[in-house]
Amino acid sequence: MNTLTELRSTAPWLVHVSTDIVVFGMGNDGLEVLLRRHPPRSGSDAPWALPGGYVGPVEHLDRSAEHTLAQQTGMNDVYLEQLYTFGRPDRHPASRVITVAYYALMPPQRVAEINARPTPEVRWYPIDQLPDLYLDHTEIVVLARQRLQAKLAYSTIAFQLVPGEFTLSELQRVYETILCESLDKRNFRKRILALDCIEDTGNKRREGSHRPAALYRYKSPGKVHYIK
Amino acid sequence: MNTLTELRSTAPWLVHVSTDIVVFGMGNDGLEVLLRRHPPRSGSDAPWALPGGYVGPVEHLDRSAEHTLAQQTGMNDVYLEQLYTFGRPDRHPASRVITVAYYALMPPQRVAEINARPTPEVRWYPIDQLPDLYLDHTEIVVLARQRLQAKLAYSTIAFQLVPGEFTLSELQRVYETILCESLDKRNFRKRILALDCIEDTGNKRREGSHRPAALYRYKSPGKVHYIK
DNA sequence: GCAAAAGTGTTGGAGATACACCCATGA
DNA sequence: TCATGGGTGTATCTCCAACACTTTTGC
Repeated sequence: MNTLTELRSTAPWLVHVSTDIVVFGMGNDGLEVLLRRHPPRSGSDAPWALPGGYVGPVEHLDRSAEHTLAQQTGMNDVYLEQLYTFGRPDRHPASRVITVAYYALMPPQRVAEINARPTPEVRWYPIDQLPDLYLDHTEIVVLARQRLQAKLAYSTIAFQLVPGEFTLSELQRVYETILCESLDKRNFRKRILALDCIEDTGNKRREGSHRPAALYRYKSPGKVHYIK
Repeated sequence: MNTLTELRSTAPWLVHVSTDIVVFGMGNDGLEVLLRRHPPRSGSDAPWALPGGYVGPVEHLDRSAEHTLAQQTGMNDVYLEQLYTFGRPDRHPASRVITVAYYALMPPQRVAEINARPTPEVRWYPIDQLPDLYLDHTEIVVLARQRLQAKLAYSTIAFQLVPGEFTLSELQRVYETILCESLDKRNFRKRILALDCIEDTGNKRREGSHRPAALYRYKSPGKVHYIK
């Protein structure tokens, strides 16, 4: 038994634990991720990072992620799910920091809200044009994106990226954007309606010089169901 | 901004981090989980717990889980995957301990090895007859079982629970045990062979008074592939 | 020869895919 | 009237599920 092993089993070592959140939203040109300037520096001197912060002394991990999001982006009640825990011993230069990564999904009105009151410290980036990120945050984004893609196939997660009332074309765009492939309109509509988890609101959305689109509502807002 | 939030964002609080591992193996009567007596007490005075321990100061999380397993069960090179991180602030009575849970899969010869040299501190339990477990370890087992079940459907994870040379009936029993349902023999064989990830070794296993079974080998031992 | 598990094909149905035209609107 | 996206149905194919009998061995 070597010294390291000995240490591990006998001494409950103390480490810092943070949560970092990959916030996804649908922008005009595709999937976007919310980034912030990482303190203590600020402005163009600070690296871009995922929203995140240290876990408080009596705070549940999930709450930590929620609070962090609320604090740094002003948003609460978003869909949030634990992703993976990153613990390379040298991932943080100064001290041992283990981070529990989450991902969050924001509907377009929230994306717009953040865009509406822009700050130099927080902004959306298209996922394929991310700047260099703090520490291993790029790795975290990559994993989150994979997870999102996978979940699309066997859950109703996509409804978290769409407004309360949405058109089927809008929803289809979410699928196409995340899967990076175009889908057949008729088959898509059949498949979604067969899930029996949305209903026609009777309302129409009129925009542009073409036929107005029927607006649907997701039957269980905030909840994600597993399919098949 | 309340005091708690303030604390979280400004003071990098120190916490203990442990890894706990749900080790699955195929026993004679179904799926089993490896448990140990939790120190500092021992013998029948100590609660049953998952194998686990504190993460060392410069230890990668994955390594911590590996080392812990090697130390407490004598096994290394088993299939190991991160499951979920549990962080209820009151999950540990004495101090704040966040645990990164893993699950591991051991082939039958290893299950037998452990059974062969029994200790009062470590033993296998059928998953449906677990004793009361330390802290929230029961919750961890439940989640691990769900994950295993789900992965069976879209990966080649089951091959980690079978010896290097195995019969198709043996493999089928793994699927049936984990899914809790019986499968059609012909359809099962067709499906597995269609994966094109096993090959006939040419060997046969003779046991009992019936036709010997062909032995197969998994083409990429130790690796798990995703299907479809 | 009998008990016990190994091994083997075919058919029908459900669900996915491919595909093209008309509709309602604003300009 | 034209450009734009909204909306609809059918034929085919692929994959999965259901199903029963023969083979090889030990006793």
